[in-house]
Amino acid sequence: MTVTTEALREDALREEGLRERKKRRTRAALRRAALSLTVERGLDHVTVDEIAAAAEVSPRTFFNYFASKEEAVVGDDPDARRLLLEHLRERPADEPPLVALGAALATYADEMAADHDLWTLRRALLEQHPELLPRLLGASASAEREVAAALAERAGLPAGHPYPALVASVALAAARTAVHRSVDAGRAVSPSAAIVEAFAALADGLPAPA
Amino acid sequence: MTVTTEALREDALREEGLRERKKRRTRAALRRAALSLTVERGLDHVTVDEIAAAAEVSPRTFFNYFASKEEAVVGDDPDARRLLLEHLRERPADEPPLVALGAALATYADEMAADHDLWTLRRALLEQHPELLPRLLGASASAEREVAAALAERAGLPAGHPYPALVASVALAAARTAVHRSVDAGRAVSPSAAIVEAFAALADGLPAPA
DNA sequence: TGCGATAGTTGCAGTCACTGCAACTTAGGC
DNA sequence: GCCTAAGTTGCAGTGACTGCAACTATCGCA
Repeated sequence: MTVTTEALREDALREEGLRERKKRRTRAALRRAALSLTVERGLDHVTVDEIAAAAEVSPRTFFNYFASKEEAVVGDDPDARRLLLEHLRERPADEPPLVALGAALATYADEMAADHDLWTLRRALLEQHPELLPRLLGASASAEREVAAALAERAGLPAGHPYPALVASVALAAARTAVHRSVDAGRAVSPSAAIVEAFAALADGLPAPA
Repeated sequence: MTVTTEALREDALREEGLRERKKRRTRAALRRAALSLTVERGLDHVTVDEIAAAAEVSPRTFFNYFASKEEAVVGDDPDARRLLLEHLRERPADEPPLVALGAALATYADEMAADHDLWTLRRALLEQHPELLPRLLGASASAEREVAAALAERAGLPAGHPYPALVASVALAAARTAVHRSVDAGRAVSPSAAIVEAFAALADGLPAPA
């Protein structure tokens, strides 16, 4: 989550009307402007007016797209979340939950990294302003809940069962630190590789390393 | 994390000056006012002016104690964090990291629950306004980092090693959902019991439940 | 005990995030 | 081409938050 897919989706949705396309572009422009201005100056030294100006819409319009300034920079993208859930559903049904989720997250991470522009912007954001990391990769409660629900369905467990909730929160936390590690390591460790390693450790019960 | 210890500490620190004591009380009063007003009306329908009035200080003073309105309600308490780290350091050195951390968290949770006033307020907050839960129990990045550092020291690993970071983030996520579960379950499951169970599952590699 | 240094409180003025509303513009369907 | 619905914009208002400077209360020390 916390990653956009505007670019990825542009070509997949040609049959959409002009309206939809415009909205999508405006949203992407706002996000991009918010992101790059924040990289330059830090979140506190960028105003909504400036972001709106850079995206060539009125400040009022900004708030038609994002509920807050922060959301434009570090917010969740519902489309991206949907993508992750699809990956999860595509995994074979007999795979253990943790394995399926790890694989889905790794695939997802690779796809996100392929959206080059945004990926580099986000990367720069983390390098310049690491204090935003928790919010950027932060466990969105609703994402966790959706993943938990998907896991429960997969495993045929009742909706309120504590197990899928535990797996979802723990797994997303692991993915978060894996991405963090990958960013720290520069190009040495790909996000998906870091995720795979982290999930292997998880499945082993997090034994102390040699 | 995310829990105050003002009440617990009052008597432990008699030798503090008048200044310190006053500050501590003002801080507690502000927190308490913020919390109970928010329980009644929701975060958006409470103003800083009202919180300050309830705590009998000027609105300006509120911001000398908390950086934002939100922080007063769902913010982290550095004292509480220190408490958790102490518990962790008190665990025998030969215990595996996950076991030590789980035990420290369970003890800590019990202590927090013993601070009755605040505990019930927080509990009520979660019941009335569940949307605040992620922020209340949300992984504070700095807490995670501190726990990771403590684990690294315990295990004699270099500061940047990915393993302690992974364990810290995963374990805190597990503790978070455990507390969540306990709140959901009413009095049926104590927070520390939920934590113990969650950590057992973690140590087992999160196998699918029967 | 009194006094200077220091920490904490307050009011004030200002900036900016964010909201509801009503007028306007534009795309979509017929 | 025209009606309708969706989207944009400006405006006015509320309230979060900040820096500053004056004021007050505690503390440490002679």
